[in-house]
Amino acid sequence: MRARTFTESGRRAQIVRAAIEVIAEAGYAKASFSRIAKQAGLSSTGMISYHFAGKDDLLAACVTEIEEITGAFMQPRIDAAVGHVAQLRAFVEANVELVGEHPAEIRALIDLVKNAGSQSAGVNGRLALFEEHFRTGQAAGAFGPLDPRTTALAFTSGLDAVVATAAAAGLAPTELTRIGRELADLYVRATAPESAGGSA
Amino acid sequence: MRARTFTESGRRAQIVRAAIEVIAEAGYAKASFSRIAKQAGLSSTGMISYHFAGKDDLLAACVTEIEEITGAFMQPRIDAAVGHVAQLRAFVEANVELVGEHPAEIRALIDLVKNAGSQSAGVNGRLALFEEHFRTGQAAGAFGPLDPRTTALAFTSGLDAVVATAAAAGLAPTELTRIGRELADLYVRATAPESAGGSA
Amino acid sequence: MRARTFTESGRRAQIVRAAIEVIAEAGYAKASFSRIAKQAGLSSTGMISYHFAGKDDLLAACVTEIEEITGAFMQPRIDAAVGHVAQLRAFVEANVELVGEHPAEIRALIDLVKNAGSQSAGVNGRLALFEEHFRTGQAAGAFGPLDPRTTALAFTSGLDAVVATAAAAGLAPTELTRIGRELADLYVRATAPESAGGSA
Amino acid sequence: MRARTFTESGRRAQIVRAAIEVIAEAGYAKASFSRIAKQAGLSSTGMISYHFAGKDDLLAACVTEIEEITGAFMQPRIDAAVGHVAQLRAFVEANVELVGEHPAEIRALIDLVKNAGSQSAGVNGRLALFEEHFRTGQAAGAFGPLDPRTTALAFTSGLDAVVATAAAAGLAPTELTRIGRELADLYVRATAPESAGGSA
DNA sequence: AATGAATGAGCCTTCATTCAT
DNA sequence: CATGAATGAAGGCTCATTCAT
Repeated sequence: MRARTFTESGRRAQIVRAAIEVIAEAGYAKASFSRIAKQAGLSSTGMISYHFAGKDDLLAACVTEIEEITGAFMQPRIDAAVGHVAQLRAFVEANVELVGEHPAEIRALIDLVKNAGSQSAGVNGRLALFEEHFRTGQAAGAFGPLDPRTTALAFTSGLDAVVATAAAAGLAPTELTRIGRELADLYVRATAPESAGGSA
Repeated sequence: MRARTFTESGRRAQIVRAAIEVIAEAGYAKASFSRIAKQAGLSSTGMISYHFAGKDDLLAACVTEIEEITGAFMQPRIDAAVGHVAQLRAFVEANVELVGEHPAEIRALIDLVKNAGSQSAGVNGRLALFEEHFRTGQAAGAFGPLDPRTTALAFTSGLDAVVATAAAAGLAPTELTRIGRELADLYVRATAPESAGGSA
Repeated sequence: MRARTFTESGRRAQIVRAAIEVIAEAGYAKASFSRIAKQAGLSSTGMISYHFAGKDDLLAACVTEIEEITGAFMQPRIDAAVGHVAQLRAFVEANVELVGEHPAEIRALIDLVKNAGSQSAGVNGRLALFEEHFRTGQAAGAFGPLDPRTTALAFTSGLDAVVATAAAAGLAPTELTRIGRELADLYVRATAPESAGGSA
Repeated sequence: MRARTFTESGRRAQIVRAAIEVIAEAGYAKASFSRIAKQAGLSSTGMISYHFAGKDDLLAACVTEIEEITGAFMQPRIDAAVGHVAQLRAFVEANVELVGEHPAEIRALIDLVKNAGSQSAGVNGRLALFEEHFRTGQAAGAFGPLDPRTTALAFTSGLDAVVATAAAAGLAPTELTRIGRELADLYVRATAPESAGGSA
């Protein structure tokens, strides 16, 4: 007797799970239906086509699923931070610490974004969110004379790279915390108002 | 004993060139032997297998070829810069301006790195070079209290993303120069020694 | 013991109807169980397999259903005609006019006959009926020195082609009437006794 | 040591041959690449894709090949006939006799026309040719008051049906000749000018 | 050196059918 | 009666690689 039916049909969720695992372990390029079916314990790939409209549909479901998981971890931490600078730091640190909680999902997400990124609303959303954050923060005097678009692009990609490397390395939580802090420091310094040290 | 020149024999070079064009135009995923053969004006893919040990070999040759081209553009500019900070700035600015000179090669290289990056000596070399640059610069007092490894990772990836976006957008040279300066500013600010503004 | 009415149980009839619509609109080749199920508003193809022994069974039921419909239109007109020649004319004209009444059914039937024709009792029945009609008519002096079998074959197929083309073209009733008369004229002329006009 | 290379690459012709055989024996619907590959003695379907752009391409090549063969048989006989009526008769008789010479090709062609007919230039060409023949013949007084379009449609389809049935039955040449004459008689009678018997 | 045919595995998708619920 | 998940085979097609010539 099974109890899981609240989000998906059960099988759907199971297939998404298997796809995420395959992408995390073998990479996007190797994530074929047959490999995913094997991972899910299915006897044929037909089952996947039965539950998903196509490969794009399955991959989109993976992205959605992972973003739900990561959002649940990160959003509270970001919301708890007050001010533009603190929120930037919270985002970065939460993202790196997340690796300790969901390494496979993170690795899969980054691979998904790399290979099908431009179509994803979530990905472009994050970029736009960063850009907007820098723009409003700049107006509020929290950030210095940076170019919001360029900074957003460089920071999100840099963050992804750090996270991906950390995920691949399987670092200990304490090390993740340290790296997250280092990266946040770096970003905060880069975006600080010019009179950081004060004129006085 | 083969007479191949220090770069490539004629056929090899022709195939590498075609491969780069295909990757730049259609993306890594679509870069099959048959597509590359067609681009090169070859009637069969057998020719490619004959000249290269396998797909990895061809792709590695592409990376090498591109790195030679980009190196010829960037190296003089980096060498002309004096001091750790100036060299960091020179690297970033040269890399972004490079997009105006070799957009196809840049797009191809970034796609190659994304998909086969971890195996490439050149890629890891650049990362190690950055890390070492930060380490020695830090010892020399040119850089602040940053984590060399994390910073190297974040900066190279951030730079790649900016470059890739610029390459895809087909920006004008003046705009490239501006973006390169912005990004260099950002990185210089991020890595500046703590007493940047000074108490005095 | 099942209570199925002399035509079909409700569900069976609904499925047959949907199948006919799909074949008429998309053609025999595209008439898969899933397409038919969708057309019928059923959520699964299992329902079709439950009600029919197999695809052949369903298609046979379609043929039967259509023949019942067309028979209801044509039979009275044929019966109203007196004499072999008049009946041949009535059959042809009624068949062409039928296109105006049941275009979808006609299109479906012709596609079914094309693709599964040789197995159908109804189709072979019509052929045998024509052949017998020519044989008896010939004995009665109504028809000339024709080969009953060859003539039956050529005429039924020719009629089908004209009907199929008319159905695909969506002709107006008056045009259908004209074409039916033309074809009937042709067939009557072809089968007329030799001394038809005969002076001698 | 092989000698055939004048038309196709050899393999191409072999594959076309195998496809025609499969269609003739098993029907259009069963003519899958794997079945054709097996018939051709090929180890994989990939070979077919290597020589043909797709299934449509292969089938078109089959039609072309068959039309070349049948044309070589029929054209001289049609050209030898003088006058509209004689040419109509020659076409019909040659077409039926052709069954004795190339039964498989005929069966395959009819199946191909049935299933992909509307795209074929040759098929529509024959229909247009018949229609034009009736139109000019009518103007020349060779044919009676028929509708060229309807007659062309009915006759070509009727002819196909007779031919297909004859091909399936494997009739003896003498029987084919008789049937061809019967059908030609039928068509000639059907299209004769009204005053056929004449006043005299 | 170079060719082009051949290979065999793999891709995603659709199919008719079955079966536990 | 009805559902919908599951199956396994087959579909056309592309791929990197091999090999005789």
